[in-house]
Amino acid sequence: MTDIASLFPLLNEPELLQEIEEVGSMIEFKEGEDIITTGKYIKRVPLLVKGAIRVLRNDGDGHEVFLYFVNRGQTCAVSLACCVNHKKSNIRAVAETDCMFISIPIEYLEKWNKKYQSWRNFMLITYQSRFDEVMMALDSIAFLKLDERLLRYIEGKARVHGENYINITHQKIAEELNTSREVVSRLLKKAEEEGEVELSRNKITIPGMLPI
DNA sequence: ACATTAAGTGATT
DNA sequence: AATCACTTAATGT
Repeated sequence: MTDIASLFPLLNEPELLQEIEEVGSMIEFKEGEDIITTGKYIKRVPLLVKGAIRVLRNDGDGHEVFLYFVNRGQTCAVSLACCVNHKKSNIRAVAETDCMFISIPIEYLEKWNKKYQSWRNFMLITYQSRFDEVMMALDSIAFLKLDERLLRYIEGKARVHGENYINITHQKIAEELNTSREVVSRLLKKAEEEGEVELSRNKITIPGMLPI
């Protein structure tokens, strides 16, 4: 099994790690598969071991707006929140890359909360850092100009793929940012003239970014 | 060579 | 910034 301790350094109690090994099951998703869909009750918490997850929010008009990426060594706070409150999911999570996570049944959350100090701490830190990310996502939608939001999206996507480019169409980006394809094309063209990106069909490269 | 899909662009609101 | 209408470019068959 994967080395949980090194991926989740906050979980440092040997007993807890052993319990995770015992009750958690390793689950894999292929790129593009739905992990959580809107309206479903979430019955497991994902500790992401490999790959990345893309989290989208339904805007009510049937459009889905990109929120943020979850990277390995993280868990998704929104699913945590839904989980502990037994609420239906108001988000959709898609496998951004092939990914693998340890799935923890929800009944252990409370148990471990009482039992393990490091688990409490992990939950706290998770909530804190994810709350910050959601706030940033909100800020970027509410206050950032679209060109900055666009570049941020591309960079974030490139980062979770560990590359300095992404493979996507302008149309898909427009859908994720809830704008039109023409606007994306024009902003990208401008960004290209300023040397911030390089464009080709189905591909956007960020020259100033090193592959990890 | 042709059809299809992606991207670029001017004009209008 | 959104939409429309149209053009041009790239790619698949």
